[in-house]
Order: sequence, then C-alpha cells, then structure tokens
Amino acid sequence: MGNPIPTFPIRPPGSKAVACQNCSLNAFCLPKGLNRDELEQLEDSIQKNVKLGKKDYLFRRADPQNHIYAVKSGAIKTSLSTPEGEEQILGFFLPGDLLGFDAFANDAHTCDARALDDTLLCKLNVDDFNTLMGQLPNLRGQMMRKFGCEIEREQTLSLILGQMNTQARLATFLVSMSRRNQVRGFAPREFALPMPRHDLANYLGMAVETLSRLFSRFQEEGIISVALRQISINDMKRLNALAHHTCH
Amino acid sequence: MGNPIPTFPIRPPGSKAVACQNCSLNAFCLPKGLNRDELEQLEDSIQKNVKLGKKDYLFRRADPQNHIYAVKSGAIKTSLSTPEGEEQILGFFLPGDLLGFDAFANDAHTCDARALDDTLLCKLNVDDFNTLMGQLPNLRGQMMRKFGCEIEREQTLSLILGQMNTQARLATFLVSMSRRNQVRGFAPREFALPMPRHDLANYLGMAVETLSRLFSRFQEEGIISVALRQISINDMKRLNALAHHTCH
DNA sequence: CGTTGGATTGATATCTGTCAAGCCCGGTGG
DNA sequence: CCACCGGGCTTGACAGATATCAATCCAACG
Repeated sequence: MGNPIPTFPIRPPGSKAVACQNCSLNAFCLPKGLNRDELEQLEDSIQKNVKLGKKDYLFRRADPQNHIYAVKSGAIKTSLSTPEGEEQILGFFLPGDLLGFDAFANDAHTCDARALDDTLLCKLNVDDFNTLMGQLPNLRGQMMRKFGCEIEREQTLSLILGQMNTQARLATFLVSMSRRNQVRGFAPREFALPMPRHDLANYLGMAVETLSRLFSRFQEEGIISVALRQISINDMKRLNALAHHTCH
Repeated sequence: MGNPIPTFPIRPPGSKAVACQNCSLNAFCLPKGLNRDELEQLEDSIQKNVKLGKKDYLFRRADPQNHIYAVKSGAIKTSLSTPEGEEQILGFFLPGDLLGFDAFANDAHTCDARALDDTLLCKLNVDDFNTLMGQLPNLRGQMMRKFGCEIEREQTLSLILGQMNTQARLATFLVSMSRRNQVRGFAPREFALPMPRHDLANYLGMAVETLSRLFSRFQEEGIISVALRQISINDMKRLNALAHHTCH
C-alpha cells in the first residue's frame, strides 16, 4: 500500500470558514503563541475565505494599505517593477504565509501582489491590527518574528541573485520549496510548482531558456524528475551540494 | 566663493552625548513623531555614543539579539554568508539609519554587521524596546515605518541584482547615495563613498574589475568624476537615465 | 623611501542571454 | 471523437556581457 503522504493542495480544498484555532495552518500564522482569549480578539478582526481568481491582483503598487493577508490555499506572487516595466518577482507565498508588510513604510504598497491560481485568503484590517498590537504582547511578538522572517527571506534572495551561478540558484530554490512543504507536513520530495517557468526564471534572475536547460540537466543527472510543474527530488544530497556550490 | 555645502562627515564630529531631541538626525531616527514626554521615556533606554573601531563587528550571525542600533557617524555594512564563506553585502548604513531588525525572526541575528570606519552608535535594548512598543503608539508607528523601509530596501536590492546590467546597477547606486546625502542636508553631487571597491562590487553583485571599469567609463563619458572614494556627479540627468536603463 | 594593499587596465575564457525553431499539452470547435 | 490551435516549455546555435587571470599603478603609511 505504501504511505500516501499528501501532496500540497494547490486548489482550495473547501470553502467553509474555519476558526483560526482549528485551522491547519495556525502554527505558521499570526495566531501562533496566542491563548484562547487573545485568539478570540484577533479573530474578530479577521475576514476569512476571501477569494481571488487566477491572475487577479491582491494589491498593486501605491495602493493604500488596508490589510495584512494570510494565504489559506493557492499561491500569490509579489513583484517590483522598474519605471520601464521590467519586473522582478520577489516571492511566492504559499498557504500559511503572510504578506502585505511592504506597505508599512508609507501606508502604501511598494510592490504588486497577484494570484498564481485561484486563491483563498484571510485578511486582517490594519487599523484593528495596530490596536491589537498595543493590547496583545504575544501578538506583537509573533508579528515581530514574522517581520524578521520577511527580512530574512529578502536577504536570502539577494544572496542568491548576487553570489550564485544559475545552477546553484535553482538548486537552492528547490531545496527551499522542499523544506517549505516538509514543515507543513507535506511530502518534501514530490510537489507541484505553483508558478510557470517564466515567473520562476524571473524570480531567479535568469532567462526562461536557461531555467529550462537547468531542469533538463538536473533530470539527466538523475537529481530530480521533472514533468512540467511536477517535481520529484531523487537525490537530495546532490541537490544540497549544488545549492551550496555558490560562487560564479 | 561658491556655496560651501557641507559634505558628509565620515568621521565622528565630536563625542559629547546629545539628547535625541537635539540630535541632528532625529528626523530619520526612532524619535520621529514622538512628543517630548514619549521621547523622554525612549531616551531612558538608549545608550549613546557607543564606539566601534574600523573593521570591528557590531554583531555576527547567530548572536543573540540584544539591541537595535542607530548610526550616528561613520558607517556599517551588513552581510550574509553561505556555508562556503561566499559573502553578499546587504547594505551600507549611514548616520540616521537603523539596523538590527534581522534578528526578530529568531531572537538571533541572521547577518553580520561590521564597521567600515570608526563609528558612533546609539543602542536601544530590545526588552525595553518591546515594553515601549506596547506603551507608545507613536513609537510603534515609527517602528513599523522603519520596518517597511527596511523591506523596501531589500526588495530594491533584489530588483537591482535580478534585473539590471552592471552599468545600471552602479548608476542606481550612485543616484541613491546622492539622494541619501540630499535628504540629510548634505551636498547631493559630491560625496565620499564609505566603502572600498571590493565591498561595493560585492554589494552590486559584480567583480571588482568590472566595477572599476565602470567608474572609468562613467568618468570618460563625463558623467562623474572619480578620485578613489571621492565622487562628484557632473551629469545627474544622464546618470538617472543609465539607472533606469535596466534590462540585461 | 620602501612596503603593502587597494585600484586600475589589459587579454582571454566562460557563462548566460538572445534569437529562432520545434515540441507538447490542454482546450476548443467541428 | 478527432483535428486544430495557442501558449508554455524545450532545444539548438550564436553572440555578448562579465568573470577570471595577470600585470601594473598608485596612495597611504611607517
């Protein structure tokens, strides 16, 4: 029979609103570390099961900040654009991830956020959020942690883009996707990428063709198997080694 | 006679402790937006005129987070390293800049911070800081703004590294240095870079030789004048144009 | 004045982007 | 049910930008 480890659900599993306390993602989300009472206060300000269709914008650059968002299912990409329209994708947000922090500098978003697929979100009004930050030290603590994570994420992207050759970039990305699945209790070696090649190539700062060749090469070398967006990692050790082989 | 706009002071101008309220940098620093009463509370937790010699570490990766820092004079660089020792410089912090936010994720720093020159800092204990965050909504607001700025900064670096060719990277950097000087009331077209070529090249994700050639070319074309770390911008318009000419 | 480390300049190699063609999968309509 | 698109993905040939290697050059400092 084997062990049917669930793979990552890309589509919304159901649409019934679930209390944070029963949400399978609460260990990664804002509620982490809150007691029942605090959770209740937080929950009053959260709007659940907000739907977004594939390619819909969650917010755009210069939009006023109204909410902080948590992904429940589906996936969101954020990106920054130059005046000329050149885009850099900054991150892919999966279930349990928070986004919207970019707007705290000027009460307006500095990047665009767009759904890669049909997506379900929870959203928290920023005014309520500010009030709660004053009242709930635990929430404040968790929020600061999330902020720190976001900064760490961005820093890692800079490290990838600034120091690694293309092969190390892809290897690093695959390892990180694997880990993200693992901590959520999903299969760490088999997963579907939520984004098209074009977006991934952009995120990793390379041409689509280069990315495609890398996938092919990794497959030839038996490190992974690729079928379009479906990935299985066959040799995690070597993948890790490639990920650490940084320099140009 | 001309107009002797002061250039950016790299060396500590004096070492007498100054109240935040009289500090020339307070418009960029945490005190922004606080009233006298709040300022006093904040000030009790701030340690002033902490000295750091050139090349001293302010903190290192995995160090427990004890403080948040504000640069008063001098300059700090932060960097991230791969397991193999490849380093990516993440930012240069000038007077008025805050740093230390990277540690909020796990109460431990994720990057290294090192003085580029003799440096004077103010430091704020994080425990006190957490308490104050609960008590002073205005401080919380300013802090969130600073957090947002930090995220924006990191995002911009990713955009630079991921989408721009080397010439656009350098141009963008010079424009940003110019702006940073300007908002602080210093000459926007004449300044000394606080970092050696090696560090700047690393930050911009290119080889030192490439950076050097770019400086030479910009000078040949009359856009800037370079004498080691001393820069003057002769043609801001063209520099801006180069900065916007992103793609590869 | 010699030494040392940073900065520049030149020659060459290599990686990765660009252009172009073809493939394959999924969807649509007859 | 099958044929035909169309878009995303892959593969190949080639060119160009940038890294690497090596040799000076220069400024700062003792």
